[in-house]
Amino acid sequence: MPHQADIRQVLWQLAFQFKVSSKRAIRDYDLPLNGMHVRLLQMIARQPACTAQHIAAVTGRDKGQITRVIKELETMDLVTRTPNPEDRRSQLLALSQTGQGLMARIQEAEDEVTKTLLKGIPKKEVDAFIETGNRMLDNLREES
Amino acid sequence: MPHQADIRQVLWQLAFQFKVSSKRAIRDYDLPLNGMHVRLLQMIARQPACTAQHIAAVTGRDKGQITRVIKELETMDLVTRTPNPEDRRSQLLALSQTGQGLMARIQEAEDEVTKTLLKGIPKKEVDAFIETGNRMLDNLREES
DNA sequence: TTCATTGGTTGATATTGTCAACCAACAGCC
DNA sequence: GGCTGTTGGTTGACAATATCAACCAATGAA
Repeated sequence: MPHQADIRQVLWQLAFQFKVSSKRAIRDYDLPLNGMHVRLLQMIARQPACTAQHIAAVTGRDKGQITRVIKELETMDLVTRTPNPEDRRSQLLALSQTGQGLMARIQEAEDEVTKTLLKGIPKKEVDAFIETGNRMLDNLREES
Repeated sequence: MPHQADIRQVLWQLAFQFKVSSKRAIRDYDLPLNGMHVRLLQMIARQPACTAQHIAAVTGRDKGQITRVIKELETMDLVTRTPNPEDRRSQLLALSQTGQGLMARIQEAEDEVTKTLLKGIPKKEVDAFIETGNRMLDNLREES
């Protein structure tokens, strides 16, 4: 596969290939989850007092979609919902016992992908990449 | 929105935000197309003797999906299929007259997004970003 | 000539994304 | 206290995208 000169191609391809790799990793670990499940679990694991609203804001996804995925995670007993003392409209999300165990294995799988992704690329270069990427994100978000 | 330190987050977000922006641009230009349509049109425009196989290989998408989108593009009279003299199984894809006209407008829309994306980022940095991105892609593809 | 491979098509189904209506709780305001 | 606009979340309907497998005809190599 030749190298792409076009920033668009690079972006599309990176996201796509990365998704494919992650998906495969998840499946290799025999986890009964799809991509969205994984992403939300990660966010919930990271954020202490996580609400659906927070997830929607950070990911930019539709809140309806968020609601549905969370519901699935709940019926799978991976996350728990407790009423938010600060605001009776919302609920705080957290990983259940099972969820935490699963999360550890997900991390493993994803770390492996990340390791593959970054193989042979000096840390300095990776940092620069992330920095530039963040600036692009700022540009895109500003516009809206 | 705070800057992400995690390469995964950056990748996801970039791809997502970029997609959102492109979609909006397409719609602002009143083009009756969805994302896949646009991507395939671009590929066909770029590749002189383009076949479905070629598109599937480059994008990594399922060939069934490719077939379907092409069929739609054909019924919209945007692309033409002519038998491939080299191989009677396959067909060469090309933009129709209408397709070419549309393509010009798509380019405009997408160029605008790219411009927004890269605003204020020195060319040198963009080049480095692309280069690093390509290396990551090589890493991911090698693995499979 | 066989036979495995390749380019493409089709069907079925899962996943992800989008849009809009809706409800209850909130927050500011008079 | 009552309004009113906003916010967190839910739901329905539907479009777009992805995945998997079976299948066919042409190809190419043995």
